[in-house]
Amino acid sequence: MTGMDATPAAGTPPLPGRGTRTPPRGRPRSFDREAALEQALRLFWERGWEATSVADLTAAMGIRPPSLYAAFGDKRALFEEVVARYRESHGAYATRALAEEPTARAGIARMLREAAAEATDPDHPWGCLLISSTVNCTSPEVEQAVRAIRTANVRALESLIRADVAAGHEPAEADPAALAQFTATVLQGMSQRARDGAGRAELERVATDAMRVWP
Amino acid sequence: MTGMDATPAAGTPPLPGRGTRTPPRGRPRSFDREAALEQALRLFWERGWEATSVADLTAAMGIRPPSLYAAFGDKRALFEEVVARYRESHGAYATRALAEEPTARAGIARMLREAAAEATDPDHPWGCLLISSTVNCTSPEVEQAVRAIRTANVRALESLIRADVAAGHEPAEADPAALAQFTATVLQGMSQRARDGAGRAELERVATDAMRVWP
DNA sequence: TCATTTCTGTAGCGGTCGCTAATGAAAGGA
DNA sequence: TCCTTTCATTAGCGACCGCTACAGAAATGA
Repeated sequence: MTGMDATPAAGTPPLPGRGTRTPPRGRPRSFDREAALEQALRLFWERGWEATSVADLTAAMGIRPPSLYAAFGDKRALFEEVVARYRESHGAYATRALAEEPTARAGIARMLREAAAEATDPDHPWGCLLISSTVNCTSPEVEQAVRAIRTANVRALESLIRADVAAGHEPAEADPAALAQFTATVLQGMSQRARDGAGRAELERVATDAMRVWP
Repeated sequence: MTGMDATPAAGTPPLPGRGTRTPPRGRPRSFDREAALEQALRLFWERGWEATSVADLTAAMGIRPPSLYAAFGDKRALFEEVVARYRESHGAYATRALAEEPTARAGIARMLREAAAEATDPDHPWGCLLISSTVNCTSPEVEQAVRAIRTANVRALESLIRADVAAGHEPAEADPAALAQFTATVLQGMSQRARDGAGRAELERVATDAMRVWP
């Protein structure tokens, strides 16, 4: 025993609470971080980045500004965490549909159909957070971050369709880029229409109609 | 001559400058109201209602706040005048297309085609002001006013199509409400895609693809 | 029990928001 | 020339923006 075994090395303490069972030091947080994040998600979803103030957020989350900043960093970091949470929860239907269906065409058909239901669900704000929340955004970084997600999604659609064309699951005259762009256009339009009050049945009809474009 | 002929009646002076050739009293306005309105239009188009401040507007219009308020009322009245101007200028292509083409189908095809060009024109902000400028709006009145225009436009599309079905220009199985909703969805999606950087050719392809949905 | 650590609440920072009172400038009418 | 009318400018109003200094409260470790 040299005395250097039991205690951690001076310059590199173990990461707090990461992989260890030791409870964190100091006064514990008195609110549910996940529940607060969900409230922030609802508010950003409904009002968008620009129209949601920190005062609105703290009121909805049931906390005071210093708690918000201690737990989430700042408004922008909170929003980015909200975006990540949205993609893993309310927005996950799209990835699931594309992954689980046997072809790109079937995946996209299901994605559009489920988008109609999701975008008009009365249990949460209408439309898609990734589509509506950063329209007319004063922060170029925030706007660009969410736009990059949309752009990547269009590219992913195109790749999926291209693979199916290459595999012979779609006719050779099918244009992957055009079909991806068309799908994205309909999807983003559906979000807007839902925000304007279009109903689930109407948008499901749009979804099925959109699939008639495929060769 | 009773003395009451040449001079106007006391309680009801002639409306200033309306139909009369008499120049307006007082110091004349030192800026071009139309040019200033056009600058405001560009700014609202690019940034939307929420993200455009009065300071931004006065800077772009080359005037000071009191001049803006004297000439236009307030920010909301200015925006509503901008919306009216937009509908009569950059947005007029849609009404023209629907009015000038012989059928609803031809009118809608032309409207979508021209929308692709208009929404991606490098000479002005991308997308459609009526679609993008009031997304995530803190003022319910402003948001509702522009939404009402969109809703009326969808209804007008539906009426046009219904008339063509009744006249036998479209097959009986054509669903006017569904086709109108689909057209609106594509149009609003095209605006969004243009704001995300989609090009004219891509959106023109979307426009022609969309017409394949018709029976 | 006491020191250390972390969180919470109060209060308020500098900046921007939409908007306007007050004063001077520029036109026509008498 | 002087008065009236209207516009332009300066300056700043109260309210809200995102954010934080500070002090007290609640946990652990010694």
